[in-house]
Amino acid sequence: MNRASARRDTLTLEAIIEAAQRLIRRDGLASFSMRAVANELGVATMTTYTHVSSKDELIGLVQEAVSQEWAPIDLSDDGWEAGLRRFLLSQWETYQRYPGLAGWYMQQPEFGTKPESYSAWIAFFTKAGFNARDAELAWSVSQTYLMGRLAVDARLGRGRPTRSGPGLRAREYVERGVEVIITGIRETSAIATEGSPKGR
Amino acid sequence: MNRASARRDTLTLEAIIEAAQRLIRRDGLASFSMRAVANELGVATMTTYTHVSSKDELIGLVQEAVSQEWAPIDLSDDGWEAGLRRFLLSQWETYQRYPGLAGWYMQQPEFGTKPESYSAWIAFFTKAGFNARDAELAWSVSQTYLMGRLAVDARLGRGRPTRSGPGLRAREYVERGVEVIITGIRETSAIATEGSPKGR
DNA sequence: ACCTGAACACCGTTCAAGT
DNA sequence: ACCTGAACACCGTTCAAGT
Repeated sequence: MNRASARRDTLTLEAIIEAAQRLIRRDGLASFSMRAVANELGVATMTTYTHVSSKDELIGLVQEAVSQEWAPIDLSDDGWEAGLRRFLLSQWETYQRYPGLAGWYMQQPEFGTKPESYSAWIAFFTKAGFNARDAELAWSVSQTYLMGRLAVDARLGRGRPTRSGPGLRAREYVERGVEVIITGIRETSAIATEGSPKGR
Repeated sequence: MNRASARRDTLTLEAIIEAAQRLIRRDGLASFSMRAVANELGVATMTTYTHVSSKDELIGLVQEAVSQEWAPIDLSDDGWEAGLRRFLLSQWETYQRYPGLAGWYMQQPEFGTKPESYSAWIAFFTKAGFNARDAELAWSVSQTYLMGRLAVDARLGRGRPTRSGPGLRAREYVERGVEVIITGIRETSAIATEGSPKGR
């Protein structure tokens, strides 16, 4: 509530999340530990547990914070393909900076069930003329591919930065992969456009 | 070398791999430990290290053993789409039985670099009329999607068997997803068929 | 309510010692 | 060469105790 003070005095949940975020960005999720966060904050290990109930909960909070770094879903006048492409590449770029986070998140029970993002995606595709079934499939396939790609990308560059240009070749892979996904979605969905009722 | 005896007497690498395989199939990779393998074999924990140099190496050997459970790549006369579909679903079914294994493997440095499987896939797509660039992309995208899907599938049913029919809904997801991938590959690749030089 | 150190129940793996 | 128990360096987390 009060603006000033209470910064290096009292430990806050925000400070813990920020420290965790910084550590994952720097060293990757593989070497992330509760002891490391506490150490980063100059506090006893168990002190973090006053604000957070488990390691997984903390990583989940980091995931939520990170999820606000990428561009929001927007269906501009350049069509759903462009909007989806923009979103996926932005999401990829963000997760790239947190090695292992995407791989962790896709294995969590909450993955793909968060009502906010789920309904936002369904709305996005519905607005673009997809029916409910195709909208869900489009969302599922593109998210699964992207997170899978990120998990594969994280296999290199764990520990030290990637050699010879950070992820230039990786970026190419995603871009082409995303094109395959978008094309596949377009050609397998019945999209109600101003043109023909069925794609192709 | 000698046929009989040497079964419950001497510990063999094969027995260790089989025990590990059994444990991962039953409990998933998340709860898999070297102590659990040793316990399963009725042997001291460190005894396993006589035949294997690390936990990751052992999981890698399990992965190799498991990789021979699915149908081999075959380009029958029903086209690359049918061949790819058959292979991916067979691979999915196999990995489904080893929760967490696909998610682990896709994060390993070796993933996608094994010369045998890599060249077999390139040969598969080249034979179907793909150029080298499109062949590699097709292989990369389909493998990334499938492993990603398996990682997502593993998020439920960790610990105990899945409720209400094992993976019926999951199976639907992969089938539709694979269709999107195959269609995307077809429509973005320049395939030299007896018909037109460019797909669509 | 917030913070702490000691301790518990696990890990993978090293090491010195046995056969 | 094969097998072993003790020990080391880590984990996440519980607990009793402090403020």
